[in-house]
Amino acid sequence: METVKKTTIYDLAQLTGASPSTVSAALNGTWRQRRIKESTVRQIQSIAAQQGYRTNLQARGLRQSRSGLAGLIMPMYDNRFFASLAQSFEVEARQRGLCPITVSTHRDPEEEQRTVETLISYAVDSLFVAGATDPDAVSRLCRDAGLRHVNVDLPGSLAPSVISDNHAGAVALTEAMFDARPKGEGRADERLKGRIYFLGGREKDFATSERIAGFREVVTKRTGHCADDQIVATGYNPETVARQAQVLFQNPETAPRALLVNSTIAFEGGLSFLASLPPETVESLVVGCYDYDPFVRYLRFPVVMVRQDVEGLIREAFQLLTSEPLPTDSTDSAAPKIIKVNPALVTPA
Amino acid sequence: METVKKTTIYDLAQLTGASPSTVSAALNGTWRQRRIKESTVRQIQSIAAQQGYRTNLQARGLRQSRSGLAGLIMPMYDNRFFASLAQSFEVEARQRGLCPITVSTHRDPEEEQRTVETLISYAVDSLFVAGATDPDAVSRLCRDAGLRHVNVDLPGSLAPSVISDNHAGAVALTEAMFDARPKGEGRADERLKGRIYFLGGREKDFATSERIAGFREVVTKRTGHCADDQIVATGYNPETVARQAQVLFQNPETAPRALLVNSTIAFEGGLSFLASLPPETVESLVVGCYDYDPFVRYLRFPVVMVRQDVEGLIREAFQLLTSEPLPTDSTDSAAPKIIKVNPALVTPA
DNA sequence: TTGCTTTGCACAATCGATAGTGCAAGGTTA
DNA sequence: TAACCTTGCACTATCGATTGTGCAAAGCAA
Repeated sequence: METVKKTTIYDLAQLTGASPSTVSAALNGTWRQRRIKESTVRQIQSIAAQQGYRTNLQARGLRQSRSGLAGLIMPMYDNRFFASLAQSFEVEARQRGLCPITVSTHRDPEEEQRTVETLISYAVDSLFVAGATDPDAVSRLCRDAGLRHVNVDLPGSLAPSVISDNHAGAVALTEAMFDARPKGEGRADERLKGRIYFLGGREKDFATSERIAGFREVVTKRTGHCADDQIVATGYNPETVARQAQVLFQNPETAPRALLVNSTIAFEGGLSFLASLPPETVESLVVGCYDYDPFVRYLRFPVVMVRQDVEGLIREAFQLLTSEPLPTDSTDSAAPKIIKVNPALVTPA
Repeated sequence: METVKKTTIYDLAQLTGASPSTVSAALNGTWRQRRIKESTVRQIQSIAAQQGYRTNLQARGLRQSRSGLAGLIMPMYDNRFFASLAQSFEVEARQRGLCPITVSTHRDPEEEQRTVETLISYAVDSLFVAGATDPDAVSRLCRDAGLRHVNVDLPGSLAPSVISDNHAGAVALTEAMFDARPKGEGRADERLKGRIYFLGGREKDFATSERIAGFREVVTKRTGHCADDQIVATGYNPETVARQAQVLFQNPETAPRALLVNSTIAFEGGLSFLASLPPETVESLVVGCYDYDPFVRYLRFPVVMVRQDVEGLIREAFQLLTSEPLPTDSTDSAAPKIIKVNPALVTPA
């Protein structure tokens, strides 16, 4: 009673007097190679249109064991980076005639596995794995199913990956922070010696560790040394970060003169603390943020930001997907490709 | 050569010596009503697990003409409101045992139609239509396919809708702006007479028009009058909004003392202009934003914001979906339900 | 032991599309 | 006119699961 009967090729066959296979060919574009008369085709198409016929894609998918779907899994939506990623993914997928579907997994490993299995069961034709908790576990599932996939943002060892060049980004950001001269201050190298900090993230995160390495390099080059306690990377939680910032500023001897905050989420925390500082302290502070948010441009102090090249990531990912062969499940010793995409520096106006 | 053969119930039937139908029942949970011995079931399940069997959901979907998918279409991802919406949608869908898939349509009516048709062809079981350009067109497609759906955020006349109470939100926001007293200023009602403006959005937008109505009501109540030129709603484009803000501030006689900016996107524009004003002007200005962004809390001036209750919207939407009957395609004169969810006011710390 | 019920499962149709194959009618060539 | 080719389509198996139905064997009551 609730099912509305949908027209099928069999209905159309009845209506047009042709056979189902002819109708099918007329509608899916294979009619030329099947030598169906063009006038027949047009007649079928017109009746199909008039009946509001829609191909049942589950049936087609079942027969062809392809679905025309391209899947993207990511940890979450409400984060500018991932949101933009999804956005770009859609555009590119559509351009390739695929139907993009996006699913988020809440950084939950089990959810991740289940989601991938579900997508596989729906026979998605390709899968983009962004920021998975365990990319290689996902790869194994995909490999068993013969599913082409790419890691994005976070590399894996079993499938090709496209990632941001975190090291280069951190180097550029740190350099820019050294070169920023707030309120007529003099040479930064001396001023920032021991007073520039990296705040937020987790050292064991792949991305964070690369960023820290870049930061260290520049700091060492510029000030001769980078102490371990100039790196404060124990998570992204805004409250924790705020507390840590507070601790850093407690000792006037070592109070930060420059602060590189890793990710906008951590930045929110840093910000809530900075807002409590006297304006003059903040004004002489150099602030950097590894991530981008448009509103950050309008804070009461300038912030240098790094914006990941999301479109670049996705484009390269599609590229890899079509160019790289499926990994043979036998001994393929060659490590899969990793492509690095440069992020962009966004300096205050 | 690239297709990895996947195990099917027929393979399992061979391996276990049972028939495909028995295998099917053992694996999909219907074995009790099909009176299959529990020991048989367990044997089948264990072999299935060991073979890494996965149900082919396209086949199941074809047979049952259901897919287990819940679809959400929205204009875009990279907007805090929609991103949160997607996030909440996923959580709720998962809780109901559905696989959530999200697709964005770029505010393109044709893309919208195509996307809906595609989702229908994949036999999604329910569809959430958020901020469609033409909700009723979508509804017609769904109705023809017998597909349950709800409008979210933007109501339609052919399907039940869940929307934010824009009127109430605007009233609350405007009241809060009147009650804010920047820098020891006196009674706001007099001070803001003719000097409070609504900026951004399009009057013909359903949401914007409701917000404007709420704004007008409060302004009229408080200042006795609300002139038409206190409403500047000709779009969301940040550049346009910036230019309009500039025009408003040109005449010192009528320069805004309070500015309600509609949507964070427009707010970006307003902000880029406000940043160019002398600090004292901005400091005596009361600013409101109909939308929420965490970074806005940390600008150089306080901003009252309205945050939509995204989880509430989604919860109510699922509720409606399961409680409301499918519209009968015959004359169902009764207008479909519209549920309003109250947004929350976020006042500066 | 007969007759009836229950248990446990196999058989076969079905969902809607695709694709390999066969074949009659009409044309062409020798 | 015989042999052959082309055109235009119909027939039928198939993808992998679900589900209505049938039926033998086992269990049980009389």
